[in-house]
Amino acid sequence: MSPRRRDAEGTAAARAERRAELLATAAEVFASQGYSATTVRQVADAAGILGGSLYYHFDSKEAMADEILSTFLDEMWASYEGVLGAGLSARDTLEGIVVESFRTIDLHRPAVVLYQNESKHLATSERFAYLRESRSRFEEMWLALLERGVREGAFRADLDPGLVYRFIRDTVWVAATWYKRGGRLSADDIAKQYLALFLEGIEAG
Amino acid sequence: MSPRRRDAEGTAAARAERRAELLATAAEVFASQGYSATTVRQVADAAGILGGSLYYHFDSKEAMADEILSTFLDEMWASYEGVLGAGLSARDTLEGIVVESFRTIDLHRPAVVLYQNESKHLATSERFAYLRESRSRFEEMWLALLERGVREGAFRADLDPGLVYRFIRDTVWVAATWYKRGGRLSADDIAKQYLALFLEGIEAG
Amino acid sequence: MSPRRRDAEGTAAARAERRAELLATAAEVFASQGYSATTVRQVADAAGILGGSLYYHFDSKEAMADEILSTFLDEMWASYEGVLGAGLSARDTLEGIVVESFRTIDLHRPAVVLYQNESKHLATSERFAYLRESRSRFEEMWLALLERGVREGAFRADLDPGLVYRFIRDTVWVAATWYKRGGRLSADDIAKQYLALFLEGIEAG
Amino acid sequence: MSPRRRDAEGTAAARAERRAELLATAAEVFASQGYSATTVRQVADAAGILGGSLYYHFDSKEAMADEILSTFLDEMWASYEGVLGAGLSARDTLEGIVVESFRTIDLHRPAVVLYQNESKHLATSERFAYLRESRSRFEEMWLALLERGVREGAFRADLDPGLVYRFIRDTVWVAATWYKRGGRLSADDIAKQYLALFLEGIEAG
DNA sequence: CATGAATGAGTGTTCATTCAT
DNA sequence: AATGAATGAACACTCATTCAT
Repeated sequence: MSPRRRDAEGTAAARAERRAELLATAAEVFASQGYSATTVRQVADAAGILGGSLYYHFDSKEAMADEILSTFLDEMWASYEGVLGAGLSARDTLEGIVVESFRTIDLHRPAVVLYQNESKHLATSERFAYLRESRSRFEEMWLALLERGVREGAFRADLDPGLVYRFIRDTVWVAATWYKRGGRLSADDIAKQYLALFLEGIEAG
Repeated sequence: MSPRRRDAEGTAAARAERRAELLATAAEVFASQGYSATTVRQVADAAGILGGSLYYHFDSKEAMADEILSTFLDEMWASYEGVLGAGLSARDTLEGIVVESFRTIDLHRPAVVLYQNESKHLATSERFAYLRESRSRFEEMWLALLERGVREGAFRADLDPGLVYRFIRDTVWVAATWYKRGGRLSADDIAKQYLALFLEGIEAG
Repeated sequence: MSPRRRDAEGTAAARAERRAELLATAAEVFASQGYSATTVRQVADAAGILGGSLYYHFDSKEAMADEILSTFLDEMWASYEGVLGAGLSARDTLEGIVVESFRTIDLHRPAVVLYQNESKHLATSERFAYLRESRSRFEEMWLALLERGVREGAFRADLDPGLVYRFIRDTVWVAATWYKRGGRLSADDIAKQYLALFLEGIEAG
Repeated sequence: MSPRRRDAEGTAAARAERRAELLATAAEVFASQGYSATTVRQVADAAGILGGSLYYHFDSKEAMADEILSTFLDEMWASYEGVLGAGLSARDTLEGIVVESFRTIDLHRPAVVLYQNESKHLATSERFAYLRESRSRFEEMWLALLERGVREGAFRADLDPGLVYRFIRDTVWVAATWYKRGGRLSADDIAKQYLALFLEGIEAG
């Protein structure tokens, strides 16, 4: 590898790294203050640069949200593929999806919060059409899984599938709001307890 | 009752009614677009008046959010008092609280969504100190209830109480995001199914 | 005089009285807060009515200022005529004008303050052309008086007449800013001391 | 001096200069139209930039007034210190103070006019507490000076000191209203004539 | 890469004014 | 005479964005 080539890669890599850094900062601020309530200057302040300087890296505030959300969704779906393609039972698939969801929260907490709070609003714009697609894909996945579980005799048949879907979806993702890395409970701990709740409920016996 | 008195009551009532109308409209818009992303003009448009005219009725945009949230919280706590003061078992109390929560969502859906999305942000302002108070009162109520349920042998002892609290809290209130009055499932229907989920889980028999 | 006629006069007089009351209130508020910084509502509050109600009596905020200023100027000039037409020496005329000026301040303090603070600004509007006229008439009167005094040997010839004019004009009218009826010094007391200052200065001996 | 250092000083100086330019423009507009009657846009127009751009340099319209007034008062007091600390007789001190006052008017005419017209109104705000302090310090200085002059036999004892103080204060500062740099009379010319008026009056011989 | 000054559209808010009652 | 709800233009101020340096 020639020095030239190393340099070129070095700058490209450095640039990508800087982008990632800035996006992480932006996601943090968006998550904690809300996307609309956050000014570009606040993001820049948190990154230690001036407001205008962000525009060297990104086209717009919206572009930052876009990159934050699409990155997180891509990784989430990739991790789901692994579970869905493993040929597991409905019950084990559910377990796998929930575990992966909490791992996603662990890795992308601010992005998940941003998604939770703003996706409904952002999805109306054409730029964020993939949010709508992801949402319906998500719904289809869950409904299919729940129905398969009922057919397999693993899940109760007396519950409304649409309701159960929303129940699980909301419970899992809202957890991103309060989850803190390095807290008393790890993401896997929470996943385990939530699974117990989903599957068995809180009632004794 | 003299005509004078009727007139006075009439105008006072009319004024209160107008305020309530405008607040309902504002809550709807705040809930659907987000508080920060909503302009005062959008609220006014939805109410069929001009932006500045809202300021005849309210001091500020913040004052509208304040009145929307405090009204909803007051009614919610009043309905909770009825359940908590009835001398019920932990299990029946939980049932009552969840049912009342969904009735609150039914009556104050936009306010609940506003609370869900913005309370964290708003609570930092001194004007909204009551949001912090309500939050901690809510947490204490639930933790006490869950612990009593464990002592009474009604609830499992192997779950983290803080986690179960957040689980139920989030699940119930996030439902306001998608709940629609007059839909396939009534608020009481949803409450019943959610209770089945909380108590027994989705696992078959 | 028939009862009808008395009624008509009664209402007309009552109306005029109410106008005068409201104008006095408005002048007070304009003087203390500044014309631009005063809202119509503040004037109405001070008068114990609602903002819109003022428009039954006056066409506009400007119309109030107009009436306040023109009334005061009319009375001021009427009082000056008395002095100027009395065939006095320049020295005695100066004395008379200064005394009348302080009497005007005593009777129309808020109007004088309003004039002092806003006439420059208002005079640009055609409606207030009379302010410009009054100003130049005032200047001519003073310059003529001072020149006559010099010719008569009553006043020093080594001072710039334009400067002396401004000196006296400013000193007298600015006094309206701090003058309080019923204070330690009456308007006539102040006039006397000011005349001593104008004529003899503060130097001993 | 390294180039870096020169650059840093250069930009800091350039920034300070731009601020000073903008403040001079703002003071001019405030003085000619009145602070309340002046819009931020008018100031910006006069400076050849857009309204919003002013906020890059200043926090608010009030902040501009603040900086204009405090700068002028600081310089005025500094110039007074020079006179007061020189160990002069009361008569010569008065002369020095009046001369310095007209020099201040010469250098800060718009600021003085702003002070004259708006300080009473602005001083009610806590931000402008220094206006109240300056006012009382001013009064104490003058009263002490006048009393000393009487004791030293330089000034007449038959005049009310409070009245003489207001007389001189008003006369001097109101001159800012009409003073024009480069006019027929210089600031020092006016000071000289005003001193003649204060000390000896207009009466012949 | 980043700065810093500026833009210009838009925001919450104010306020003189209108008008049906 | 006065109310009270509304108007609509204007205001101080914000902020995403641009661009010469």
